[in-house]
This record gives sequence, C-alpha cells and structure tokens, in this order.
Amino acid sequence: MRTHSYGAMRKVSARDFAYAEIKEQIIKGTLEPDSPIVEDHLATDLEISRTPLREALHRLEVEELVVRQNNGRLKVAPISKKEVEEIFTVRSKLEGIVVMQATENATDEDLFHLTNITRMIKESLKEGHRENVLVYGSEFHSYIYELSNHKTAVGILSQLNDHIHRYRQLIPLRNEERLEDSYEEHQAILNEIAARNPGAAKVAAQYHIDQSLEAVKESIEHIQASIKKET
Amino acid sequence: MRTHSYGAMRKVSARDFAYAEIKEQIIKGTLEPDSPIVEDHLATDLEISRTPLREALHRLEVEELVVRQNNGRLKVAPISKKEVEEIFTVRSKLEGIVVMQATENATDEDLFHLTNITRMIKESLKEGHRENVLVYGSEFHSYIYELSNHKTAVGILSQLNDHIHRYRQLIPLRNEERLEDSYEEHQAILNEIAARNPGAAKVAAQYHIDQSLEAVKESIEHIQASIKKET
DNA sequence: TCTCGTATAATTGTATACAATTATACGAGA
DNA sequence: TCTCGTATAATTGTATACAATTATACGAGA
Repeated sequence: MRTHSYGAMRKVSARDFAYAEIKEQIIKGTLEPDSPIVEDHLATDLEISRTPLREALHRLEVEELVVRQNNGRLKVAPISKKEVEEIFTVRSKLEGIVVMQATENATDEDLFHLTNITRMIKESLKEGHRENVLVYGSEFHSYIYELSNHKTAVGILSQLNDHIHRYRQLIPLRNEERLEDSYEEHQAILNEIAARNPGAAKVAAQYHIDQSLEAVKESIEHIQASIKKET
Repeated sequence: MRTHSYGAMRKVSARDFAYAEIKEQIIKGTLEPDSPIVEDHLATDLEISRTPLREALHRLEVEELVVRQNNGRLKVAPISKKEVEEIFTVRSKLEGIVVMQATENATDEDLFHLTNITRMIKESLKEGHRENVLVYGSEFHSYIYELSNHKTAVGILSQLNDHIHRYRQLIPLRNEERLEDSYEEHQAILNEIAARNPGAAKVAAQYHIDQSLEAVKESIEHIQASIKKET
C-alpha cells in the first residue's frame, strides 16, 4: 500500500485509503460510469489485498457510487437525469434545514468568516478564477454545515454532494452566467443569516439549490443522447 | 452459518445475513446501546468467519447503528435526544417530497389499496391490536414510498426508519392516545392523495411526522435520566 | 459459417493465519 | 494497600489460500 509520510500524520487503514482513492477516481471521472470493477485488478493497482478493498467497495456500493450487476460483479454507477433531479430535490430540503439551524447558531464571528468567504468568491469571479469560485463556494456551504450542528442532515448532504460533484465533472456547465448568479445567491443567503432571519435564509438556500438544478438540467438536455435514461 | 431452506429461496451471502441479523438485534434492543462488539465473539455466534462479518459491521458503522471508539473497537450506537430530533426533522421533509410524488403517480387502484390499508389500521385500533396498528402503519408508508418512485429519498428514509424503529423499541410511548391520533393523520394524508392535491398531501404528511416527534420527545423527557445527552 | 457443449480461466465469497495494536493480570516496590 | 511496570491475553487489520460461481475460448457437428 502506498504510504504518505507527512511527519506525524495519522496512519490511515488500507480500507479507508482505498475508499477515498476509489471515490475520488469515480468523482473525477477517471473511473468512468459503467466501467467494470474487478477486485483483483483494483487491489493490485492500489497495492493492497482484497480484504480491505472489499470493505471499501461495499461501502461505495451502499452509497451507490458503485452498483452490483445481476451476475454479481461490480461496476461504476451509471449516471441518470432522474437521479440528478432526485438528489437536488432532497438536497434542497436538507440545505433548508441546515441553513435555518446555522442562522440560529451563528455568532458575529461566524458572520465575519462567512462574509470573508463570500468576498473571496466575488474576487475570484472578478479575476476569472473559475476554479476558485467553486472552491470558495464549497467552503461557504461547509462552514454552514458545521455551524448548523445538525449531524444527520450534514451526513446525508455529504453523500449527496459526492454524487453532485461527479455530475459536475461529467457534465460541463453550459450556462456561462451561472457562476455569477450563484454568487448573488450566496450573497442573499448570507444577508438573511446576518439579518438573523432563519425562515428567509432557508428560502434563499433552497432557491440557490433549485437554481443549480435548473442549470444542470439545462446542460444535461444538451448532451442527453450520451446520458443513459433512468431505469 | 445458519441456513434457511424455503424451497427455491435465493441463497443469501454470509455478509448480508450478518448485516440483517445484527441490525435486527440492534433495533429490537437485544444488542443494547453502548454494548461492546467483539468481532470474534459475534462471528462465533453467527457461525460465520470474520471476513464477511467485518463487511457487515462496516456498513452498520456507516449507517451509524454501530460506532467506533477511540481505541478502535466497536460498540452499539448510543441513543440521544438530539439525534431523534434530527432524524425526525429530516424525515419530515423527505416524507413531504415522497408523498407529493406519490400523489402525482397514484392510480385509482393505488388509492383503493391505500384505503384498504387505512381500514385495517382502523379495525386493528378498534380491536385493540396495538401491534397490528404499527404493522399496517408501516405498510401504509411503504406503499407510498413505492408509489413515489423516488429512489434517493426512499433510500434515505429507509435508513432513518431503522433508527426510528430502534427508538420505538427502547422508548415506550407514553401517550396512550397517540395511536388514535396517528390513525387520523394517516386518514388525512389519504384524503389529500385521493383529492389529487399534492401540496396538501405533503402538508398532511409533514404534520404526521412532526406529531410523531412530539410524542417521542414527550416520552423521552419522562425517562430522560437514563438517556445519554447528545455529545 | 453458425450453434452448442465442454474444458478452462477469471472472478467472487469465505475461512484462516499471522502481524500489529491494545487491554488485562499480576507481582515488585513503596 | 496502592502504584507502576511488564508479561500475557485479547482484539483488530491485512494477506492469502481455497471453494464456488460465472465467463470465455474453442472445437465438434450441423
């Protein structure tokens, strides 16, 4: 097994290493949708034995990034328009819950931090650093997740976001203005949190997710031929 | 490994057998909250080897029915009031989504079936078969899950419901009238589905879940001393 | 050439052995 | 008696061997 040795870094188990590695490859698209997974090959690639690998694969199967076929073999999960819609629908509601809680828990310090992140998004936009816009956008959401202190919703959101990140990689956004709209939506969420208005913050958060879904759907429709229809 | 042999029954893997068995024991309370889990003992009990057992335990860990301690050993997940509240909050939103979809998909036949289930709940109530009230109540929800055709939400709901069932086992309901109120709420959901009113059905479903939470919270407060506070 | 059957290879599922880690028992010394 | 240290036992993590299942290759017969 490949070992990194960053000073006193906590040694990670072969299982967790495999889980993280395979998940990343699926999200990045290195492992393409529908491509077959053979335990022995993957174990050799990752330089671990099949025992911890199987535990990692089983988890990915439960999380539906990997699916089992009728013949008992695994493959990388296919993508489907219906699944994207479902994921965003659920995500919208959960982000609503989480933002509402975060609004109630936010201290002035937290507001300051969120304001800074939002400013970074704006500047990245202005300077055309599209990559950074996404990075700070994720940071904005993550910070709100932490603030919410809602372990159940956040746990589910993390899983859903893995899937969403994969779709983002696989389906290039068509609408060039989406990033700017998205910034405005973040700003709106922040404003409502700052105004200590949980209900309005919830609405703003849900609007943000719903708009993201619309953008993704539009992109999907453009390349629909290559996307397998929901089974 | 214990094998059942119901005719041409599909042979289940040791892993899935262990998963189902342990989960049931946790939900039923046979395996009590916080009790330690030792792989070797459990493997011996279930008459399987540690390899498939570990895969099952890992899944239960991801689903948070089992938690890992700092020393690397597993124990049955503790229960906490905060967790119940979180689970019900999320469940409320997801049931809303699912009932709304179900309303849109329901055929007259489906309505007929739901009406029958509801009637069974009513009769079980009248005859004092409290056990059956819960059974048909679950059936009511399951049928709506199927109707919704919303794989993502239903998958999450199933996991949440495992936790809820455990709380139900561990925390006896205090409010004797809850079952009757619950029946009325099912009836209300059914009425809105029959009226083909997705929005109203959603509201009715969420009200139902929110009321269930209130009942559970009331019961918890009564035995609070024995319940570990959220960490 | 095409279809089918069968031998062979590939793959998954499970048990087990062993190394690494952590807990426990217990005696020495105060 | 109490505390600490150390030997021993218990436990987890991983690799590997093998059995069971499934896919593949390939030749015989039409």
